[in-house]
Amino acid sequence: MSSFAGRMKEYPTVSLDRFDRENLLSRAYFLSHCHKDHMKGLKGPILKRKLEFSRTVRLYCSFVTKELLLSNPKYAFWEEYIVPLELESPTQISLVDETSGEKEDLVVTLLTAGHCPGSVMFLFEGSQGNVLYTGDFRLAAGDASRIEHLHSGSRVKDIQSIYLDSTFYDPRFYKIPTREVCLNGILELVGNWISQSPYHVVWLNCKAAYGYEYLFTNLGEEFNTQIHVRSLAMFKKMPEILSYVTTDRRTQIHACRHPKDEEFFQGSRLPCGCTASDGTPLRIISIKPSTMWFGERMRKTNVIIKTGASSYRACFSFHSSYSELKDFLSYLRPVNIYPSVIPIGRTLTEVTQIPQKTAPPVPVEESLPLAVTDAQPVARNFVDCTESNDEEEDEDQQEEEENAEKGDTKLTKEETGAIKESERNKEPEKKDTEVPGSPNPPKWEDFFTTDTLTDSQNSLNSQLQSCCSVPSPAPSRLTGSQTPELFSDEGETPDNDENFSLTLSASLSNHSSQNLDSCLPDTLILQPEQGGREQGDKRPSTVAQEESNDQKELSESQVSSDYDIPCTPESKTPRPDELSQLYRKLASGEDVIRKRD
DNA sequence: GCGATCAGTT
DNA sequence: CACAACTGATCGC
Repeated sequence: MSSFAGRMKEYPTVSLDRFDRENLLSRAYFLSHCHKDHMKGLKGPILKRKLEFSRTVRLYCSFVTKELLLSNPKYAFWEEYIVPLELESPTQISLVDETSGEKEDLVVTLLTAGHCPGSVMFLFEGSQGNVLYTGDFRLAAGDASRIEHLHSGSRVKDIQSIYLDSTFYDPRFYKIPTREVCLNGILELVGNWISQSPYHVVWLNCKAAYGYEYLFTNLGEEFNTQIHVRSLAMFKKMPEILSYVTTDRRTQIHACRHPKDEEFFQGSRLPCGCTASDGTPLRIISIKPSTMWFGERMRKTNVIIKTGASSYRACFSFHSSYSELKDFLSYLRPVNIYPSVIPIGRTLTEVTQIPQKTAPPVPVEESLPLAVTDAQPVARNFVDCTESNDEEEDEDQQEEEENAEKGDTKLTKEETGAIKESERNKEPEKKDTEVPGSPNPPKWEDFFTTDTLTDSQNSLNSQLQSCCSVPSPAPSRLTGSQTPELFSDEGETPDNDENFSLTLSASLSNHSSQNLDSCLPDTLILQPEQGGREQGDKRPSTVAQEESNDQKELSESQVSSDYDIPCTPESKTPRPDELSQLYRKLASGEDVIRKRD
């Protein structure tokens, strides 16, 4: 959850994702996406009053964010003060002090953030340098090199500061399977279930938040159906989402919510109460999208885990993993990094010291960003910008900066040179001709790249087009589930099927390298493990069964990183892959026993 | 009565 | 397991 206080050091007269307290004085507002923790104060009466008296104060966001925001009546008063901006279109904004007339110009560019529909990062360019505010984001390794406006000609722009979504800025969250891999695991699971009979239905236990829409559109496309949701109002101008969701309960895929939906599910009912009209009990499985992370050197990464007779967890993340963040930062190499989220179980001080103290030793070319530009070598500063320091920010920030500089693992000049070389080698390829999104076939990530609305258009149709395609079409599994008479509204209690089992593997392939710099497109890996190294895992199944004893060890390893293992290595017999890891560590003189946090 | 905040839950 | 929102208790205006 964001604890960003709302303002950036470089441009303190604007506020982002916070609209209360000191932010009430700001000359312009920016909303990165429509999640509540980024909208604090946004419906405040004081702010409303201020707008009514102001001629220049506006809220800048993407077109999709504007739609989502205004679909909630509580924010309707913003309508005349919102200036939606296109993605990738630098826009000059005048920041005016309405009492003194003092003025400052700032150029802002919206960049896709991949977090939820309409989510963007803001790139600010002005007298105080280039500053990137990421909001919440999930970009894959290598994505930064494909963002045109982070470059100037063939080189990366100098970035003074990044205000970073540091949700997973912790080596515990080293790796999170890519969206494609997670999506395909879910498609697999859903397909295998609903193809069995029209009475086999799936309940997607999603949180009440934007961000699952691409799941709905991909499922809808793949299975030629619609997903039952509570309301369509927010999507009324987004036909590409709208066409895959419905309030009609007669569908096999549900993402509906009810205050007591878990209880419903235990009672073998969907949250919407839907049952088959002919009295045949529905066979329901629940799939709960949740974040799963993996250690740096972990090979096996099941994206679906069975948690009960008819319950599954499916890997799903709104935020970049540690390695994705590292890739992002080491590519942009900002002078300052301001974490905007304190990862669970950590303090701010810990976060600012993670690169120095907590990060596992990594090869030089993978090392953390060094804020060094060719012109001026500068020590990287990992500094606080969060709420708690709002009032006494200067002193505290100084302290943090000093701490950061004192970091005992601060890289030497020689090391920085090495990094610079390796970074140069991965300069963005053919940037001049490569405009994000255009020459390539539509990728489903484009779903988040949603702003291309022209003034005359009244719908967001075009923005969402080419956004909802399935990355790699699999054979369609039509189920005849569209028969309207099949379902009725009367409540019943069907039995759950316990005999269902999957046969495919959704794990990352063994051949997938650990090289996170690779820009190769993710292959869709839904195959059995090829000659796996892990003796204990002979089954080709996608699904790790949490309850099953012989699988227990495996599933535990999936939700904690190998840097978080509480016991010493010799307390149990290591598996062959663990052994080889240990040998590697020993050979490199690395500590093999890690202290627990 | 409304809204903000916090702790707990999902 | 760690997203983000909802719920309910409490407090203040």
